[in-house]
Amino acid sequence: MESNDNFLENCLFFNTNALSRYLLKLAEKEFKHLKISPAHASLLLLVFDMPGISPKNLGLNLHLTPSTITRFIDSLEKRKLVKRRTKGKSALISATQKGLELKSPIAIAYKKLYMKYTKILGTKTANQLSFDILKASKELTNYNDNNE
Amino acid sequence: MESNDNFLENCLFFNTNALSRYLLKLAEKEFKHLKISPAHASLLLLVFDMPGISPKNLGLNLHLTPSTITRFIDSLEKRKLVKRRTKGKSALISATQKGLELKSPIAIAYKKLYMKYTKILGTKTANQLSFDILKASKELTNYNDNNE
DNA sequence: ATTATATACTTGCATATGCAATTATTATGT
DNA sequence: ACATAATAATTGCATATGCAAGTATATAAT
Repeated sequence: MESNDNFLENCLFFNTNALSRYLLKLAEKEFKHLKISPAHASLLLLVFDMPGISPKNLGLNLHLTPSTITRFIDSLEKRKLVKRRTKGKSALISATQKGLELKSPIAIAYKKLYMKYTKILGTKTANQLSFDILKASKELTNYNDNNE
Repeated sequence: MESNDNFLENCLFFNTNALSRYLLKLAEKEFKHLKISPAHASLLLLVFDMPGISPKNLGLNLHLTPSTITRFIDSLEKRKLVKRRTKGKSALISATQKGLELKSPIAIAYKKLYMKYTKILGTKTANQLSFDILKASKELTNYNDNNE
């Protein structure tokens, strides 16, 4: 039974949310064998790229709040995948040896995730959509930063 | 400090997630004065539209799992906004009088939310993006239904 | 009619994430 | 130099949501 309700289907918020949850499930499957969540994996990617990066900076890149970042790091540190050094009020995060071993598997998992949805949506469509969403996201964020 | 990491920024999953969280916050602000979350509000909209709708059907429309729907209804029922009737193994959900009083305020809040992001993104862009996201979401979901 | 299977809903538990308050450190104004 | 303000990280608490297992009812197969 289909609803005749096209109100929700016109809502960017609603549609984005639904897509986001779908892709999350897809991503979780792809990362499951690494025993790591996609979100933690993305933090690790940044740490690989920029050893010594601060939690604040991680949050900015991942669009996550400081408290969430703290917990991500707690969790990854407990699993000996990253380590903290404190320098004054800041912290410096870098990967451990064990963490570094995940570098390539994570890249592969992301690639496979990419393949999965591009196979369904088509490469061009998927790339365009990703780009458009990024653009919107940036515009909204910038507007916010400048107006409140 | 900007990261030179364009890997994440190319990831549809990552970008969608970020946009989704941004819009969620925006939506929460718009619904806060009604003391209701955007997700609960969307369930109510469906119930207004289709009194007696089943939880299963609500889940299909909202792209949420049965357990989540159960809890939404629990919560709204506790606040006397909806009521359950059970008929065999099914449940029939409808709005109470008190719930119906929210019909118009919720519609207004959605409208204001729409205005907020269209003001930033432009009406045309926002509508197009919403449409594209819905389309992708449907394609992915359909593919899933047919292939596993 | 009885058993087996499928369906609808619910519940227990786990994870993700944010906000507001707190703590620790650094920067600024006088 | 000291008090005040700003910044970075953390912690307590709350909400959202899913998965897997459980319960109740309906349907199908013998």
